[in-house]
Amino acid sequence: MTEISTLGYALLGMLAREPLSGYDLAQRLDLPVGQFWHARHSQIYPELKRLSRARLLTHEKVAQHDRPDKKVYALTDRARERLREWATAPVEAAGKRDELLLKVYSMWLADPEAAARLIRAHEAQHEAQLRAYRAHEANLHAHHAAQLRDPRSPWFATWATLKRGLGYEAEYVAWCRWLAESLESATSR
Amino acid sequence: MTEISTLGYALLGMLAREPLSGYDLAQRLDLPVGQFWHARHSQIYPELKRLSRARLLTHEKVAQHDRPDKKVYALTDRARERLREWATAPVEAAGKRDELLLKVYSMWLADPEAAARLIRAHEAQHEAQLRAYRAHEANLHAHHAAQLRDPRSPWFATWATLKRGLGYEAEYVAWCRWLAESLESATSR
DNA sequence: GGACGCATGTAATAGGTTACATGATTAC
DNA sequence: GTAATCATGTAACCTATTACATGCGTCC
Repeated sequence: MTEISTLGYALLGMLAREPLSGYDLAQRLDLPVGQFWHARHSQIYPELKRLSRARLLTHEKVAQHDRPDKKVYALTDRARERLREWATAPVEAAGKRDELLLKVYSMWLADPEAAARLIRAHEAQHEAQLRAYRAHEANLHAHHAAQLRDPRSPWFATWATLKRGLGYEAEYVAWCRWLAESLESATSR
Repeated sequence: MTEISTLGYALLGMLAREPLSGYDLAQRLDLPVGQFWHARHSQIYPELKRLSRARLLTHEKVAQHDRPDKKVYALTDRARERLREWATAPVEAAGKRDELLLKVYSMWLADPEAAARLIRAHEAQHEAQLRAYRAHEANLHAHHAAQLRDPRSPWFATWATLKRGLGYEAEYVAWCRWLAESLESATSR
C-alpha cells in the first residue's frame, strides 16, 4: 500500500468534494484564506503526479477556448477509501509554531511602545481574517443551512473547520488587545 | 551582518534569560510543554556552533563531578542587540498547519461515531495541556506577582506567551466539545 | 507591445525529523 | 551488568519555500 503524505491527503480531501485542476488546488491552498493547511503550486504539481502514478487520481485534459487548457483531477475509489480511513485515524497533536509568540517571548528587551505597535498590527490582521471568516459563515448559513446539521455532508465539515478558524482568530484578537493595552499603559506611566 | 534563523532567535531568546547548555535548550524546546516553538537536539547543536562562529554566543566548558561535563552558552552584547531589534520587527502572520483540522475537513466521508472518538481523544489532550498551563500560571503568580506588571521583565513576557497558550487550548477544547457533541447526537438518532 | 491572469512545470535551497553514534555517571 | 539520565554530535531523509522557466489568451 502506497504511503500518502499529509499534503497528499490535503489534495485528496479537496478532490473528494469536486474535481479540480492543479491550478485550482494551488489557489485554494495558497496563502490567502485557506484554514489550517497551505501549499504552493511547486509542491502541488509533483504531488499530483505521484498520486496519479499510485493510481489514486485520474485526470482528463480539458480544452478551453478562452484560456489555456488544463488537467482536471478526480479521485479513484481506492483513494476515497484511503481518505476515509485516514480521516479518523489517530494523529498526534500538532507542535504549534508561531514566530510572533517567539518575539513576544523576547519582547521584554525592547521598547514597550515599539512592541505595542507590532502587536496592534497583528491585531488588525487577525481582525480582518475574523471578518472574512464571519462573512464565509454567513454565506454558509444562507445557502446550505439544511446540510450544516448533517455530519455526512461536506458542508458540515467545512463549517466545522471554519468554526475552529473563527474561534482561533477571535481568541488571537482578544489576546493581542490584552497585550497591547498592557504595553501601552506601561508607556503612558 | 550575519543572517540569524528563526531557530537562532529562539535559542538567543532563551539564553538572554539565563546561560544554558545545548542539552538544557533541547529539553526546553523538545516536544513536552514548550509554547509556540520547538526543536530537536539534532537541530540545536549545529545552530549553537553557527551562532558561536558568528560571534553571537560564547561558551565555557563546565566540569561536573556527578555527571558528564557540559558547554554552557551565553549571549554576546551584539547578540542581545540583534535580538532586541528582531523582537519588534514586522513579521508575517504564520500560516497555521493542523493535521487534525485537515482530517475534520474530510470527516464527512467517515462514520460519525469513529470521528467523535478521534475528537474526544484530542479534547482530552488539549484539556491536559490546559491544566498544565493553568498550573504554570498559578506558579507565576505565586512567585513573581510583582514582575508580571512590568513589560521590561522576562516574567511578563513569559506570562504573555502563557496567556496565549491558555486561550489557544481553552478555545481548542471548547471546539472539540462542540464538534464531538454534534457528531454524537447524529449517531444516536 | 506589454501587463495580467491562467496554466504547468523544474531546480536550488532551507528547515526540520528520524536515525545513527558515542560516551560518562548513577542507581538498581 | 544493564538500564536510565546526562551530554554532544553527525548523516540521511523528507518537507516546504523561493526562484527559475515556459507558454496561451485577453485586455488596454
